Amino acid sequence: MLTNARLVHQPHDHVRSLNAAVSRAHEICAKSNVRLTATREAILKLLWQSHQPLGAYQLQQQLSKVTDKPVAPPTIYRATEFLIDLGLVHRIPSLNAYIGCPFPNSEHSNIFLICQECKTVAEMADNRVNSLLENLCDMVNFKHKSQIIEIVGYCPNCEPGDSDE
Amino acid sequence: MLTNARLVHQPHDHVRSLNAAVSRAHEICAKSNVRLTATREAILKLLWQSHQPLGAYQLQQQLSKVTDKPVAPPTIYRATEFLIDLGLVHRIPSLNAYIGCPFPNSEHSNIFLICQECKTVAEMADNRVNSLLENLCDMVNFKHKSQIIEIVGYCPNCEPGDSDE
DNA sequence: AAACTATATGTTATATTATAACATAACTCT
DNA sequence: AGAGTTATGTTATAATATAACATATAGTTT
Repeated sequence: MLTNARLVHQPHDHVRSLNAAVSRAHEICAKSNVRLTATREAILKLLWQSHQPLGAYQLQQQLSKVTDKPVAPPTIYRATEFLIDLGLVHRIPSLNAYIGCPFPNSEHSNIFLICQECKTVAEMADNRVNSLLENLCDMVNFKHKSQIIEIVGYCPNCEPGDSDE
Repeated sequence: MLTNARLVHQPHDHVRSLNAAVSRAHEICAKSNVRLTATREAILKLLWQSHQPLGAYQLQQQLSKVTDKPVAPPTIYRATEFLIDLGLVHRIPSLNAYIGCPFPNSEHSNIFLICQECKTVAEMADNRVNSLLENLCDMVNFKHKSQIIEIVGYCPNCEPGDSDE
């Protein structure tokens, strides 16, 4: 099992690993012969710095603040699409929002733990889940191409009923 | 394992089981002391008759046609929310669309098989998936409340590359 | 049955999320 | 430098979803 759950749910130093991660992102892009441009990198950083998923218009605001220039929605949607295609970012459909992928090279189970209290999202990967789902698909003769698993509940820091339910 | 995959992916008689299903829906509502009103029933029927998920505005159009009256979006969103709360309908977040639940009483794995070619959606339930995900959540101390699993690929009737990819 | 209460629907307006279409700019390769 | 490709800027608009308030209907009590 692979997860960033402990990282997400515990205090830690965000900045330290960010540069290394960005370097790796550049490598990944180089391998695919695509460019991690300034806009794309900025958005990737914003997402990696936030454990809460960010919506397109939140990203728009934040990017605009960072660059001190107006930013239009297509800029955001293009960049996120690019980053998603590379596996550097995920979109959480039920939230209409994006998060940075903590382990972009690994096999993807795309399991997301969404805390309904504090809105943080952690990611997990687990081969048993993948093979079980593959098997189920085989049984009904469905060709499995991709998957996303959203689990909603409470992270270790939050208790059911802390505020809403 | 529980699935409607064969049903969804093979020709069959839609109308025959519809009335029985609606009766069961009424029973379920009675148990919860809530009302399956005309609007709600109409939308439930529309969803049960379609193996393709329907968006809110598709439902709006279809309901308007059925009732021969104008229908506004809130009508749809209210009814779908009601039906979802009862477990009679699911929302597929990545599609912004709704489908009728084929086995509303059973335990829910909320596994959806989405064919990217013909857009049909089948549902599966499997206890092993549920317990595996529960276990993973326990390991990272996350309180599992609900889940949804979207699997995208090709149903038995469609081949990769039939049109787009 | 009338009055009361809770639930459901109608209606209007608007918020939020996402994309189309076309113009301009920036990189890449020769 | 020039041609071709890739990326961005810009404007407009499409698609999805909700807020707020008015009206109506169903169910309950007197």
